[in-house]
This record gives sequence, structure tokens and C-alpha cells, in this order.
Amino acid sequence: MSLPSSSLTKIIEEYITELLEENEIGEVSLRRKDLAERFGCVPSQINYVLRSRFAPENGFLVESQRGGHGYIKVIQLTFNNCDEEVVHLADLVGNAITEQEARKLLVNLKNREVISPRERLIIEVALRSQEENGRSLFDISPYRRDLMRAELLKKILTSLALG
Amino acid sequence: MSLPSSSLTKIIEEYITELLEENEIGEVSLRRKDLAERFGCVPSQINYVLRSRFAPENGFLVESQRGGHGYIKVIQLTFNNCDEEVVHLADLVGNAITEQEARKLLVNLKNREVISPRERLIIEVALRSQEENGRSLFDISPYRRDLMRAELLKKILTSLALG
DNA sequence: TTATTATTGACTTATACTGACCAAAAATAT
DNA sequence: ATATTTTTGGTCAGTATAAGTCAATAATAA
Repeated sequence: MSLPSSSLTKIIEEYITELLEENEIGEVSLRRKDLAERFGCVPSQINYVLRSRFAPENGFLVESQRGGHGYIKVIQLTFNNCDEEVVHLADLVGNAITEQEARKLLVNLKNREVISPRERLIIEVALRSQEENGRSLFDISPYRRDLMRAELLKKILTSLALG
Repeated sequence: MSLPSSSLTKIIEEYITELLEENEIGEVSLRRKDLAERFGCVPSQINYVLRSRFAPENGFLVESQRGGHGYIKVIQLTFNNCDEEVVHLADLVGNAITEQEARKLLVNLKNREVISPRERLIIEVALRSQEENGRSLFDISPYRRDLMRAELLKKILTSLALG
């Protein structure tokens, strides 16, 4: 019966999200040290929040610079063709997907202009690379490779959908 | 909480970039001492800006001459097509590349509009996915992960170049 | 309990900026 | 012509600042 204790991570996440919303352009620059001070935590906590909440899989990009005048910039990508379509297709991927099925799906997406030819190329290269590593470097079973392929594909598709 | 203040380096960088844009030909001649005076800094600061912002990997060449009527000339390289440049950048990746270095490179490519934000997002997701697998699933050493990261990045960049 | 997620702090790395000293080219004096 | 002086720019090492990494620990969820 305890109240949901709002975690620090959640609070910081909400703060950054708020800043992003205020800032029309969908990006905001931060000082890691200042943020840490404001929320009374250690600076590396900020890295944890960024890693776990503002990851590319979630449609965010993070740029940063160390040293004097250092900063952390969080960018929220917004695509105009932000489709439930893509989300739906991510569902279609399911838990496991073969190379053939994956390729078919990508061709389909390309034909419907949900992704560009270049984007399709990048995705295919990434999938193939993982396949190769799984097969010859780590000796992963075919089925497990199908699982991993589905994982990667879903991550990529949802990252595009969330943008 | 203060926003990151603009650094001297950034200001000088912007000034030079502006001069380059005004000057159709894509090159501009400077006096180190004058620049230093204008921005109230030590002359070697100008060298720092040139080294860190107008380096060949950013698509610039710098020529200079000492002595009376000495000068510094900044030349902006123009590529016939972006893809030519992508091949060059694949070389820059080298055999091994850290997460930080990879991100810097992608930011650079994005700023120069060699890749789109969506393309960058996909690439980041792919790199991160491989990193995660390598780290927690297969227990790959950090250095080997740098090797694998370089491999994947080069595959993607060259595929874009050849596509 | 066991697994996952959150938090911390010691250590590492990257960037900005300065100033003292070095090197080269042109102008001037001999 | 040659040497000297003046006018540029170059290099490097030191200092300050700020972010990143990693592994150990704590808290929470399953």
C-alpha cells in the first residue's frame, strides 16, 4: 500500500522532457554538473538517466563535449511521417524473424516509402553484420539468431516511429 | 541554472565560417595577430581554433606564411559528391573506434549533412545494440568491442558510399 | 530469493585557453 | 650582397574545467 516512490531517475527524466517541450526546436543543452547539483546527486547519475531514458531506441540523440565550456545536448527527433504504421509493423516482426522475412518486410517498407533506400541499406547492413557475428564468431544457433534479428529490427523500427 | 556559455573558440569559429560564406570562392585570408586582438585573446588561440575546427577531417585546409605580410589562409574543400567523402571518412574510422569517437564522427557527418538525422539514429541504434550484445551477452573485451564497432561503422559508411 | 534497475564515487579522458619560447620571411642597414 | 632587425606565424607544455567509464552497492521488482 505504499505510494509509488518517485525515483530520482524518473524526476530527472521528467525535468529534461519538460525542457524539451518548452523548447520548440526539440533540443536542449545542459550542464551535467548543474543538473547533478539541482537534484542533489552525483554527476554520473545524469549519464545513467541519459543512457536509460534518452537512448536512440527511444528516438533521442545525445551530443556532448567535455572540458571547458562542456555541455550535454539532448535532441528529440521528430519525423513528420511518425506512423502508427511503423509501430504496427514492429508488432509484425514478432519475437523471431528470419533473414528472408526481414528482407521482405524492408522491401515492403521501402516500396511504401516508409523508409528511404539509404535507410533500408543501413538496416540491411546492420542485420547482416549481426548475423555474421552470431554465426561465425559466437556460434549462435539459427533460432537464436532469428530472435536477435527481431530484437534489432524492432529497436530500429520503433526508434523511427518514436521520432 | 546557467546554460552553457559560448566559448571563445566557438565565437572565433563562427566568425571565420561567416567570412568563408561571404567569400564565394570558399577561402579567406586572415591575420593571426588581428584576429587575436579582435577577440581579446592570445595569438596561439587562433591556432587552436584552426587545429580543432578547420582540420582536414572537417573538410578544410589551412595554408600560412610567416614574416612581413604573413597570412593564414583557410580553404573550404568541396567534394564532387558526398559519397566520395564518406569513403574518406570510413578511412578515418580506422581499425578500432571508441563509443565517444564514433559519436563524434556521426555528429560531424550530421553537421555536414552527409547523413540525415534519421540515418544517424539508425546507425546509433545499431552500434548500441552491438555494444550491448558484446558486453552482456558475449562478454567481449572493451578493445575487441572497439574493433567490432569500427567494422560495423565502416560497413555502413561504405555501403552508403557505394549505394 | 533472484533478477533487474538505480545510485554512488573513484578514476579516466577530453577540451579550452594561456604564455613562454621557436622559426621563418621580409624589410632595412651595412 | 650580406648581415641584422622586424614582423609575422608555430609549437608545446601547463593549468583549469567538465564530461565519461566502470565497478561496487543499494533498492526494487518478479
